[in-house]
Amino acid sequence: MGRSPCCSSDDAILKKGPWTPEEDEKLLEYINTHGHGNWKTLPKHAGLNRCGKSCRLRWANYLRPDIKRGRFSEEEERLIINLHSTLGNKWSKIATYLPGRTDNEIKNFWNTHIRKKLLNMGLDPNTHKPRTDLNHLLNLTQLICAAQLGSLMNPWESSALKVQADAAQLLQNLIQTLNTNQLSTITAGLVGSQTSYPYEGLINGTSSLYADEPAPVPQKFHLMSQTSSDQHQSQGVIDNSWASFEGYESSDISDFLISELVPESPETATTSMNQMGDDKTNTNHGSTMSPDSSIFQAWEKLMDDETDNSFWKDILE
DNA sequence: AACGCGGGCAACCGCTCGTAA
DNA sequence: ATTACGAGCGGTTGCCCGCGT
Repeated sequence: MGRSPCCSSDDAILKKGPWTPEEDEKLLEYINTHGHGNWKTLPKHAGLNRCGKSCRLRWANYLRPDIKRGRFSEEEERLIINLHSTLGNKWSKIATYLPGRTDNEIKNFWNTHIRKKLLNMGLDPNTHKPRTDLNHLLNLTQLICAAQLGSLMNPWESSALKVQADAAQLLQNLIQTLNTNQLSTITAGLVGSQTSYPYEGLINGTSSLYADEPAPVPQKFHLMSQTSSDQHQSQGVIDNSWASFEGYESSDISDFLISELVPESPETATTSMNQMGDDKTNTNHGSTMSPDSSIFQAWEKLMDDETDNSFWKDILE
């Protein structure tokens, strides 16, 4: 259905662009006195030459008294990554778990900081899975060529080692993804349907970020209610109903999300990744080893020789 | 000092959703 | 069932500022 833009007919008259302190003051004064009421009629009553939508955004993203300014804490960052892995780009929903932060602010933070961070880790920021797209493979071949060239030209130069490390990271993700089915079968047999540790799916590429089933919820949490529209909307992701956990403050939910979905610290993540590496190695040593795995093993061995654990730490940091 | 470039952020645009008539 | 409208959401744009050359 939709509707025409709210201010289209008055575009020539209504002001756009950055807000002046005077306009801010008028809007604040009006809302403090009368409440915002109807946004469409608000600008007229408040003496502002803006469209109602512009006023609403200004209020919601900047003037609201409960807005928290300043840098995002590590805690907030981790929470955002968690929530994004579950909710996707539902910035407003994510914002409900971060008091004082606006959806716009979180969205900007994601696009400017976290997204790059995940990309640097070789993870697709949309799916939170290791990247395996063609461009990624192209990067891999380029990196391998660069690494070989670098080694030939100057084997001890740090940039050459860095390129090799990047190639190893890409290859590692690829291997993990290729091994996904194998691992899933094995872990399913060992631990049933439960994930053995929180970030496993993210690390090995089996993460069900947009899968049919939501992340497992501890028994102590139970939903107060779930409307039919929620059910329709959620389609397997956690929705606003999370806000209605009985007897738990939002911080409790945050704690749960953090403890359930991510390691407590990058160091833990490093450990997890190493564990995955061990698992994979064990898997490869098993009877299911594919003929191609020797190539991967050779690569991994090469990288083991070239880099130590600090490599993973660097990537994660 | 001047310039170009890239990052960060506020604001806008166009669409969907929910609801009332 | 359809339509119109307000509200809200997510994606995109454009400006500002800091940094490197």
